[in-house]
Amino acid sequence: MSGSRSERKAVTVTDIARGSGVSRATVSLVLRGSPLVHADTRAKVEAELKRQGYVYNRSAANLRRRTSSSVALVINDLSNPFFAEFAAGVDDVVMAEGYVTLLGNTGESPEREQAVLASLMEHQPAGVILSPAEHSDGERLERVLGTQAPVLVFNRELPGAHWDFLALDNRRGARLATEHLLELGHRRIAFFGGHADSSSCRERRQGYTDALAAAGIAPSPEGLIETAPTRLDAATHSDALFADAAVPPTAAVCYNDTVALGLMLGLTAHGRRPGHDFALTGFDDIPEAALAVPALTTVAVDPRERGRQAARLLLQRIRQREQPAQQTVAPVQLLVRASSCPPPDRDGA
Amino acid sequence: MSGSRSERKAVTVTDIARGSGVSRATVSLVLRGSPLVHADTRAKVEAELKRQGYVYNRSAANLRRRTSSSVALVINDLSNPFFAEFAAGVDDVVMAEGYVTLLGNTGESPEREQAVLASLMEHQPAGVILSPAEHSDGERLERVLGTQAPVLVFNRELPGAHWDFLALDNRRGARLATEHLLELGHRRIAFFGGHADSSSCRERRQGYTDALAAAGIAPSPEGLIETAPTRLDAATHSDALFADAAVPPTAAVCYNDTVALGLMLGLTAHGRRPGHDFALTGFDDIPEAALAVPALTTVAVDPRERGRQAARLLLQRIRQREQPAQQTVAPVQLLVRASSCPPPDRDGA
DNA sequence: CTGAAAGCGCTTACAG
DNA sequence: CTGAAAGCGCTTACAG
Repeated sequence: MSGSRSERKAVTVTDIARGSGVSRATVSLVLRGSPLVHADTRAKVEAELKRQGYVYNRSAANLRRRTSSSVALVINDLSNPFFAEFAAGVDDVVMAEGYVTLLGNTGESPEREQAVLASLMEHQPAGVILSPAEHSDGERLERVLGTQAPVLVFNRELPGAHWDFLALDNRRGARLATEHLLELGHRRIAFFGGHADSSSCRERRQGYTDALAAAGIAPSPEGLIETAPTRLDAATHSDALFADAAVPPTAAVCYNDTVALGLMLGLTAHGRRPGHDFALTGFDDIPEAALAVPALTTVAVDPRERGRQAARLLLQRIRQREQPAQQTVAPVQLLVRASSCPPPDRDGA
Repeated sequence: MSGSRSERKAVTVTDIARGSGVSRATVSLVLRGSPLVHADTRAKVEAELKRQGYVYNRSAANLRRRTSSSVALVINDLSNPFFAEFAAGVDDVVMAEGYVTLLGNTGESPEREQAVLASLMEHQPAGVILSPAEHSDGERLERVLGTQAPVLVFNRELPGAHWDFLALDNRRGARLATEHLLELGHRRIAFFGGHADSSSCRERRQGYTDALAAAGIAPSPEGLIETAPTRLDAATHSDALFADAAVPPTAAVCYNDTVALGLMLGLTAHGRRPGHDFALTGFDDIPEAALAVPALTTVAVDPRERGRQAARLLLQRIRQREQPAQQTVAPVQLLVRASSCPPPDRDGA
């Protein structure tokens, strides 16, 4: 449990009322900037406020008014720069709108997620932004989240949940990347990395398949290579691309930037030069993408702006309830850089 | 401002009392796990709690008990992985101890810092963990922070402040790195990167100078090269190391990993091979350090563990006030990897 | 072991 | 324009 007692008693509206010779009600009106109070009275009270170093107790006000001035933000992995940026974006607008962010990090554990949410809900947030852990249980989430506060889910769809959802346009992003490689002349293009059981991976693979199909190319099963979404695992699996020596791919659409950077390392270690002998694209536009050598062609999703967008959507929902839940798709943008080169010989065969 | 009204009225202890035929006091005792209530009564009440989907209103309890169950965490740059890890560590133990984290990100702006703290303090945190923005004004911080909640400052010392302070052992870390290069046989070692007006840079330079002095080497002014603490700026300034062609250094202690990775890029672009022709070390052990080619020798500071440590120190201070403020120095550890090679020829001259 | 009453710091009709 | 009174959801002596 928790609970810490503070010793020096805080100064309250009662102290200010006494000190400036008015009633507590008048002090309250001054605090809330009401036009009802006389300028002289206001000045007197404000001087006393400053003199005693008054600090507003917003929790007490929230209790009385039956309002809330906090937003709960529950993140699956704060140590991932993508989600850290997202959190920064959320905090930006939450703070700007006069709310405060209650943070919870779940570290991809559904159990921690449950515990964190239970704890946060006791603080009566006005709304919840949830970037779910992998394998979250939608049923249990509904139970712990209740119906008091509106919820916005980010990034990972929750099966069966009826909350607002902000999604990245994974399918479109992967399609753009694949089309770009096709335009450069590539014909044998792999999809590299990620776990097929993650919805974002499935969606990106779908976009990749869409683009190939539109170009009249049948994707080969060997062209789909699974890895953990980490640099190390991607580096380790890079040779899987060339397992079938007869028709090796000349390019790869990678699940994300981390995987793409790992693949670059793996290629280099095997004497291949990414951006010269082999073309590849990433997804996310993490800061390192632009600084890699060669710089990584990727799909930008602007996580900080996604955070701002999520917070705006939630605050809007807080203000007007009872709308049907919405699915919002965030824009993506292809950034062409040096890692996506043309194929070695023009026919790519 | 803020404030959002919730429509469906929440279920309260009164509802539970009515529903289970006991008084509100008894419900409260059940909620707080008191041994005073009879097992049958407890069971009856708990069933009703579950039936009505009661959620505890901790704000109301805190108001009545004059306690707090939140900790304010104010971070200078959440998009920096180092601080994101730190935040994750703080949240870990804060949550485990039954508190909740109130997050504020200042983006290195002292003005935002001031506003963020003012807003957070209105929510009556039990304590504050502050990683100050550059050029924070200690006086103004004292005013907005007040004396109600204990404060722990992380990473950047605040001139004149009398709060607890958790510091990285910058001086020792840089000394270890420099000694390591000396042992490899280097004699002309530069200190590369960082701004001399930042206290962490000054401390690291001091450790570097200490080690050189102990080896009987006078550091040359040309061996101190300033850059912004970014990869790009470091890459751009890499040729400054070789400006004095007569006695170029054979190694560099870098301000941090980001700068070291930038320097590697710059060296490579100029035909030098880090880890073969030139030795270098970083500071921080960010995730990329181990994955760089060559892997980067660096000083590990374990930001997540620092976050846990900061939270533990603060909670301890919350429990017992009126101790004199303490300065705690976090351990550092040298991790030797491939980037620190011996000098090209053994005398290094 | 249980209940009636007071109170945490604030706000809000309601009188004046 | 200002004040007295009630109440937000909880807890805590104090009786019984």
